[in-house]
Amino acid sequence: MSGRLPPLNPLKAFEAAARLGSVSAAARELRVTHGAVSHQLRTLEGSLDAVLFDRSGRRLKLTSAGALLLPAVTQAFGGIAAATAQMKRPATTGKLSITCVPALLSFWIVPRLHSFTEQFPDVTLTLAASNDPTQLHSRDVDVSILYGDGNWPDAWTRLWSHLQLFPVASPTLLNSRPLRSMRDLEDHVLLHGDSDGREWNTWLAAADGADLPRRRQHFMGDARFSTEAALYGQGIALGDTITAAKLIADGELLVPFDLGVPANNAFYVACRHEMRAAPIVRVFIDWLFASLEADTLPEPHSMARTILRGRSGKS
Amino acid sequence: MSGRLPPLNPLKAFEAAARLGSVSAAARELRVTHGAVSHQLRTLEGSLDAVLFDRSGRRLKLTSAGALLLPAVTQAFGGIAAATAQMKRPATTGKLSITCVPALLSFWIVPRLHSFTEQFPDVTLTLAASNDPTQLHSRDVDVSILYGDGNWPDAWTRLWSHLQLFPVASPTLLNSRPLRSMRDLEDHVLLHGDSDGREWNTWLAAADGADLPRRRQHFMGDARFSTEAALYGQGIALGDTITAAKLIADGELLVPFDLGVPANNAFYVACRHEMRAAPIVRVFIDWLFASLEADTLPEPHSMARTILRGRSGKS
DNA sequence: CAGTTTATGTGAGAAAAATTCACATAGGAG
DNA sequence: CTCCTATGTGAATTTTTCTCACATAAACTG
Repeated sequence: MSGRLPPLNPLKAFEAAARLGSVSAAARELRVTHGAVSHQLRTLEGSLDAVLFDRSGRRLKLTSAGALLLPAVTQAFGGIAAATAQMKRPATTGKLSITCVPALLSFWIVPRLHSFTEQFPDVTLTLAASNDPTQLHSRDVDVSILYGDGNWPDAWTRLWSHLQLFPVASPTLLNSRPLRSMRDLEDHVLLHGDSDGREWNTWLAAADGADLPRRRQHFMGDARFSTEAALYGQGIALGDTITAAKLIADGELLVPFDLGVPANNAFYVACRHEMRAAPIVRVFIDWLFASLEADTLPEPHSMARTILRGRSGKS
Repeated sequence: MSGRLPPLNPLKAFEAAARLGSVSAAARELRVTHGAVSHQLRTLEGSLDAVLFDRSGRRLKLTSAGALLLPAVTQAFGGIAAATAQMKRPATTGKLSITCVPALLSFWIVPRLHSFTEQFPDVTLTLAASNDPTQLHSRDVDVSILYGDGNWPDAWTRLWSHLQLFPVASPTLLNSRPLRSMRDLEDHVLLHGDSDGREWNTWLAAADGADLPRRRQHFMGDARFSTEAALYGQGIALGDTITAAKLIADGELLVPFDLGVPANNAFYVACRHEMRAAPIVRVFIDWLFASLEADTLPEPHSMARTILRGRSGKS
């Protein structure tokens, strides 16, 4: 601070008295006696060696010197008040706009939303199913959860979770059409969650089924739809350790093979740099990581247990 | 003040400590002990219920909350310091940068500069001969005195003086080559102060000499040079009631004709809006108007007296 | 006009905030 | 390891802020 500041507390009394044009009104606002305000004004005038008020009537009128000072003081105190109010604003109040890869939104976040709502009842979420990274930079989006390689420029990004891929199917389908070998897979419809079949290829390659004839297959657009189709018994989809975990735990999907492969991509949390410091954004992100941490995958039934063995074999 | 302010004196310690990254450096700057600063920071943190510094090393590092607060405080105190410094700065000290139409600068302001200097010995003037209105908006220019129609947008402008135009010549020239009629004017060189001869045309039209043959004439670039050429006996220039007044009063220029015409343009004082409130600018402008007011045109010799009669006839 | 209400001013004393002082702990450099 | 220099902290001291009671004066009312 290159210059010397006048006494700041008397400056507070000055601002109130000048704004209200009255010592007693300023005293009421500041919750002190009028004598305190009067003393402070005198102190300030002495410090600045300037007469700030014309006191020829019952009301205070600013002198030209006082009029010179008031706008700067008004703005200064306004800025400080605003900054401290911003600091005090609960991080647990307000609106948050989130985009999230569709499968994660449907099968992970939506089922856990009650946990967030209970902890932060005053936060309103606006959720949009999207894996489009360009939306990261939209002013209408506060946080994005994306599935990809994590390379999104000019944004704050943090890895949320890796995942393993493996075939999943509904109990109903597997009852009517057993699936015990790679050969049996040939008789089923393969449900793709990506657009080029790359993830199924990865799994099949690891399972020595790379040259399995692709009799029937559908490309469902995204993993949410491929998973939903599997739930409806339309075929075999590739589930993963995150989005399919609850469905597997609940017995809605079964895991017929003892093999999971790491996905090339992962889930990341991302937001614009300037949003990272926003308390409400941090609250959500912290909740997301905490939920993942606390998310103890329940003991799945026997088929799902084989996944865990496959994973430990790879590490 | 709609919000409640944090304690302002502790905020002063916060700003210094954050800026310097050190309790003891802040103490030195504020001229208190380090203990005082430490106590103040604790007081502020308690008041705001926020940790403002990371103290894991010997140096202070701002937390995110502290980083949120600092810019607002820096700006606030900066504004207050600037306003109080402005209040304390005498209006009669400092530097002033002025542009002025060349003839007025040479023949009016420069001869009167001692008057300004005597009254305001601590004001340093930087003078530039220019009638370019675009310089009005330059940050390097505080005040401009312009000759024109007064229509300069986005600036504060005030009419300073109208003027009358009439031919002037040196006594030496008139001795060797008398000038008693419009016919005699034909044998002289006409000296133009403008670029298109418009002002001579105006005078000649009023003197019924519009069709006078233009045997010899020079365009001098501006009225200062045309007036100087007249002083050197190079020809007949158009003088005016302001810039030529002193030269006429001193007998350096004579007024051979009993006719003056109002100029289409006038002299104006102008400056940027934000400069208008600057005390030092007001000091100069006030001096300018006061000098014009106090400028009693001395009783000119007989030829110059005819101008006055011509003027009263037109009003 | 007189009386009443309400405004700001002021000195002395009380209360709160700011500061010093002395001791303490700890980080960092050589 | 020692030494230097950093911040922390409680108690005492100093300074600032505030209250209280009295004062003067402007403005209002009947």
